[in-house]
Amino acid sequence: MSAAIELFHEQGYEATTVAEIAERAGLTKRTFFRYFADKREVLFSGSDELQRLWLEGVAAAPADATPLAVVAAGLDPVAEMFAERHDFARIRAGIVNANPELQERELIKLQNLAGTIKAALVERGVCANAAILAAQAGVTVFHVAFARWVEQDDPTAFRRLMDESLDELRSVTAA
Amino acid sequence: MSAAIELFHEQGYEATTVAEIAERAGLTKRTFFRYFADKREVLFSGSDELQRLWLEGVAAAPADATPLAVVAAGLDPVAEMFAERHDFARIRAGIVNANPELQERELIKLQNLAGTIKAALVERGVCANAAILAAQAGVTVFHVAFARWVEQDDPTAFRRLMDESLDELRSVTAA
DNA sequence: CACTCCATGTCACCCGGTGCCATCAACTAG
DNA sequence: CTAGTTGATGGCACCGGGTGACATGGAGTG
Repeated sequence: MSAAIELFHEQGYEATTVAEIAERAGLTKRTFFRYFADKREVLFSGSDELQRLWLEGVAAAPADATPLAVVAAGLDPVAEMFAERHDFARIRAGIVNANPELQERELIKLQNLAGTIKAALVERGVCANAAILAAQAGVTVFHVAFARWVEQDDPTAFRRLMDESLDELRSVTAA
Repeated sequence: MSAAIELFHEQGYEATTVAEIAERAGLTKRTFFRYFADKREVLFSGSDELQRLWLEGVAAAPADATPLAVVAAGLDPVAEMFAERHDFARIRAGIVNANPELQERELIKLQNLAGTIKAALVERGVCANAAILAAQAGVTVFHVAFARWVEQDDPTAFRRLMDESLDELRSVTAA
């Protein structure tokens, strides 16, 4: 993973071959594909962790919270984790933003995340329709805030940016 | 495009090679790639039309409408178009839902759609933050309603399903 | 010591995707 | 009518991502 990110950063994602990554990591191409399903996936191994943290936050939400508040409760542990990885997140975001196929992968990871959050909501008794919309809304808020966070310099601003986006969403859908 | 959808439907997306599609269409693989940027793209040529219709609806929205209402105005022409293509949409959705790489493409098309809707909102004077959240919300409503629409039998139900999702979103984000 | 297990290497192969040049028909200028 | 131009297509070689099958070798285990 480190080898891959170094190379992507140095010479671009497209210009880097899997054989090069494997070589720098002291492996063969074949072994690379035993660890990562495809070349893109090497940049997304962190998504499991994101999902785990988010669900933790959801589980910790008070029983009487509204669906969106439950989803938003997942943002706490997530913001905490990212605060220590601002530099890494910026480099990674630069790579992803420069490559449509990586953006596609990012979007489907977010979609899967929304799917598991929806399942957690349904588990709590929220109806399926409301659950999927609340989960999607929460993930969108995260996505938008994340994009803003990597564009600016304060590593601790993530939580604030997410709250701002959340408020903005509430006011936009209010009328 | 017809050749591709036939083959995907008959034998699956993965199991179909571009050479086969080209052969059935009376072309060569090389020519296929002059018309479509990649194999996935053959299923997404309709997304331009979707975007065009949606922006038409947005342009027709009253000047004093709220951001989300402006976005929702795009759903009218969209629903109208899809009403005549229920059978096609079901077949296509079946293919896409069976293949993660096609879902990725679908998601990025929706993301691009949200981006152009956002731009249209900004053009109307909506602030960038509100615009992106409203656009994303509208696209999510479309996506969720679309999934429900292809799961049931009434071709004319799309408009109603979108309105239901929209209301659901409003009530979920209300508290 | 023999055996099993598991990670890795090696190799051949398929297919998506591209660059380059050849071909050929339609059209245009003289 | 001819020569030249343009644009769509075919043909071909090539690259790189991704996979199946088998060989190898080292760590544990009886």
